Amino acid sequence: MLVLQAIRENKEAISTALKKRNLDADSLLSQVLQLDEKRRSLQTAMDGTLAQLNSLSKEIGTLYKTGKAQEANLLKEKTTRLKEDSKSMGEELNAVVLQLEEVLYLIPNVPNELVPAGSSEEDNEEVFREGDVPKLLKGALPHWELAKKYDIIDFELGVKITGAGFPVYKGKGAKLQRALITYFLDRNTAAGYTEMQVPHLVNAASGFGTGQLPDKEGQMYHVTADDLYLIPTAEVPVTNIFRDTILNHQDLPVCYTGYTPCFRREAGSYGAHVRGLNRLHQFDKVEIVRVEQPGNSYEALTGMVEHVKGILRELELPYRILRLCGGDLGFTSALTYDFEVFSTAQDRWLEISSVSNFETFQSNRLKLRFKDENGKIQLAHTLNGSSLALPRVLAGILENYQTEEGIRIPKVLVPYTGFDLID
RNA sequence: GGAGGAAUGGCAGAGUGGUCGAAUGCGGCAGUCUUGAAAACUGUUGAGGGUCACACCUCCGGGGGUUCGAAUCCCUCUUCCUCCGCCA
Repeated sequence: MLVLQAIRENKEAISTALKKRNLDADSLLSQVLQLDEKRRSLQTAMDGTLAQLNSLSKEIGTLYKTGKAQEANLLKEKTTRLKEDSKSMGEELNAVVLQLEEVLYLIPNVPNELVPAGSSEEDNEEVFREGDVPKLLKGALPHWELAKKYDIIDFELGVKITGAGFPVYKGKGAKLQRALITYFLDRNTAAGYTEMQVPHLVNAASGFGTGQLPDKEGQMYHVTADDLYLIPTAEVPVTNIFRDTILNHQDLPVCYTGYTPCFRREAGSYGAHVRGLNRLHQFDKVEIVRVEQPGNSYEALTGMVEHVKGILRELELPYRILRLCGGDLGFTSALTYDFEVFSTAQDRWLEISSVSNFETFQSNRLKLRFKDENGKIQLAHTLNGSSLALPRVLAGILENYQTEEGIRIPKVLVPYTGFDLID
């Protein structure tokens, strides 16, 4: 949620920046300002009435104490009208506050100046590329074929148990999956991130805190009996650790990492691009989350990008980094770098990480603040990134490391798997 | 699941109808003293709205009610604790 004060002060600049998202937000922003003005005038009027009421009450108290009950009773009559007024003003005020909030929810984050204009993923800007694309044998297979050939992932079994998009990992496949999780967590904690284990279900307040609600309501599994949501990413529970929190500037930056399964309904997805591990309803991911002082957040973003690079380098996977264009940028993000691994057998890029700076968009909603060096309270910046998402990394490894003998395991993972070949 | 008890500022903890945004202690911050630190002493120290700044308004787990007036009384929800039951 955008900061109201910022809209008041920079409406034009915000509107211009939002055009990069192909969004004409002028009327929304104007609505915000109108509702805000209405809110303030109602608030002022109600406050005045309440002030009168308060001082009358005090007078009545004093009169009773000094035995002037009759005078007190006279004053009491005056309060009736004021009470009615303040009540109706309060109701009107609440309605306006709700309306204001609803409009604010509709406005996405303001893109950073580095964000290129554009409408789709075609317009994303490649900013980095590294790693050699391996020469595969003739007849190299996509990962879903490899999974079957070596009996390490069973998609049909998942269909039987749950439905499409819930694969069963078997034997060395399961072990490799677990090895990756541990390896990622080890790399992240070595870089200073504290490992956290968090709930996999969250309440609605948490969903609103990080911005999944109301924007992506339909994309989350909702347990209606208890009004809880299955998390689509660890970002939600980890970032919400800091909901309604005021940190000290010495506490910053906060760097957390966590492994969780992620659940996404992916309503509306279909077709060849969702085959195998490419798109799942349940998948594993290791996430990194940072809370930063505003002045440091972009440096932190760069640090996170470098960190993920280091991991992919160790895994010896060919990858590229894209700076997302306005049209592809997530609702809550100000600047996002996507990492894509090249899947040689599918001859396409697969997104494996997304690293974003949300600036104050989440913290405003979360009420995540910190006390700066001067004792002033201000909103912190939040960032997060995948480090890394499992299925497509797994797909990349299976496809790029296939040989005649079987699938080789990246050297760095062998200590974790205990084997160096899937055959 | 059953029976009781509780929820107050960063923490502990007082406050059972008005002068309470809230005693006191700890912690934090600033200062005095000291070569420096500690100790001691002095001052200061919740959040939000509003204002140029004041004034003023709201908040004592959430919501509702009684009352001229609620941290305090009533209803309700949530959470936590104790005991019993069940259980990975």
